[in-house]
Amino acid sequence: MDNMIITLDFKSDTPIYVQLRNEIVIGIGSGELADGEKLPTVRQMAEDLGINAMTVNKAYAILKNEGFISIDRRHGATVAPIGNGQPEFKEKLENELRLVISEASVKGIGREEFMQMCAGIFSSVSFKSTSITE
Amino acid sequence: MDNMIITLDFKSDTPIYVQLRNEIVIGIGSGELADGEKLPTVRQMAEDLGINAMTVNKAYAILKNEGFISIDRRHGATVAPIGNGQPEFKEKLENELRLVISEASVKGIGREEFMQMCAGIFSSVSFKSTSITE
Amino acid sequence: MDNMIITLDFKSDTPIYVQLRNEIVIGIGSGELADGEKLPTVRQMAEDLGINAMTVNKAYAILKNEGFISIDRRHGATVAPIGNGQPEFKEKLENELRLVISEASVKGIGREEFMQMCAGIFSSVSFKSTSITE
Amino acid sequence: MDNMIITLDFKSDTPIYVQLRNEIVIGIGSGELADGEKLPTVRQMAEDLGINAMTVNKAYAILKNEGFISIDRRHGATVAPIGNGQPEFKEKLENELRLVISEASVKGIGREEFMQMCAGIFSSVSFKSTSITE
DNA sequence: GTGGTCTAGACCACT
DNA sequence: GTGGTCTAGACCACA
Repeated sequence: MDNMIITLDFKSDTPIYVQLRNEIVIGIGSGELADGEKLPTVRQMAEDLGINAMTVNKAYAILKNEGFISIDRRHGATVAPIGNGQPEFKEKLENELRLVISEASVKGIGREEFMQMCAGIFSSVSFKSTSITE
Repeated sequence: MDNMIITLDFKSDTPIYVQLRNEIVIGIGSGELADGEKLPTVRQMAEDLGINAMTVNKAYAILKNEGFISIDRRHGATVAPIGNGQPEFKEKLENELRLVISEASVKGIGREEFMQMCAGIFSSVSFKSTSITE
Repeated sequence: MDNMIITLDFKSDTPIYVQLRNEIVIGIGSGELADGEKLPTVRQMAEDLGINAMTVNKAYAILKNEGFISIDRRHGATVAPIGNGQPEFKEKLENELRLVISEASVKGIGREEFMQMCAGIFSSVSFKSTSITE
Repeated sequence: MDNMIITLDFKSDTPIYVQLRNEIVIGIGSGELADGEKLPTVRQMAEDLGINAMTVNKAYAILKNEGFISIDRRHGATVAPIGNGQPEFKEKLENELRLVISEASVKGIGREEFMQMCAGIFSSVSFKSTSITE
């Protein structure tokens, strides 16, 4: 965790707490943050990023709600184990993909190139569900 | 275009103009809206959907800015031809994909399943960059 | 809605936003707040109750997340239609009931008396699921 | 008591001492813990559950305050005899029930289904006030 | 020392 | 004019 880098764009339209949430999800997905690993405390993270503690709080609360992390009254926030593809999540994912694929197609990125990009991302890092830890 | 269906969810968190922008992008990507085809006027679209003209205006402006449509004072809004994968777009796309793939992985959807979902979407519709006109 | 009374206990241990959430749930369940009815704006509610707008905001956000209300960007918060007994909710409900029934039993309130109390509450107001509106 | 099982969820939102208090109340209500039976010492309980003694202490103090157990400096904590439905308790119970019933109604669980759930819970265990000793 | 709650007040995005 | 975001700073509950 120590070497995890979180980048925020304060000029972006996407709220800071969403950006933070996304960065942490990527961190978990890419294996930088392992199961059970401890996240920085709310205040620590806030100080490191130069933002308000409530903003971090909100990001953590969402991640908890989505099942990505669990917040333990004693040990703070820790990364939760991987879930199993719930149907409702798959539906949401498919909608996201349909949009992304549309954008790519219109911009001239065809099926093969798209697939290669995905493959590249999968290869670049050790994604959790590929290397079964539990 | 006449038979194109645009669905808006007024209860959704995503702003109406973003939803509209997304639906049009999907429409273009899936071939429902062909190159050079004319989009309804701002007022017409607003009336059809029961939303404010300003909202449609905003969606069109974004689409134009992103290069998906071109707006001509004489002919109104028309669908722009397919672009060629600009590097800046690819970078944006890769960031989007990295997040989506992370979410999927952590939720237990591995590489193979993910690839199959993509393939399924590509097969379901005839995307522009694969079959130019339809 | 105009005559709906919300009582908060500032000395209570239960957070204000939870109290507010509970009062609104009761309001909906008892039929005081009908389907589609509009709730006061965040600021209005905050002013009426003498609390901060963010506190009301949090209560509304939870109610939205639980499916009790829906927040429309145009018309503010409105009461959502009744759901259908999802299994996960039933499980939560059963746990709650098991505790409440235990407390009652130990305090000398037996099965019959307990059932009568429930019946009394059901009779006192027109609960939504008994009088099918939709 | 020896075979009584207490389950705590450290990831839950409800404080540990409340969870512990609830589990003991259910234990008493269901007859697993009989009148006059001795509860483990604070330290013993704390060690068994792997929690802090202060936390157990707090739970016991609340149970005593609510009249569920009595604490004797010589004999430790023992289960108190069944109370008789005090009016103040009934009022508290009725408030709890009103909320639970509201939630159920709005979620589509009507009067009959609710009553059946209650009956099911009453049948599943021998509650104290119905069969005094077990 | 941890997260959770609450406040007052400011600014922004959306319609 | 609506809800949403963000801040700084205070206080509390939990373990």
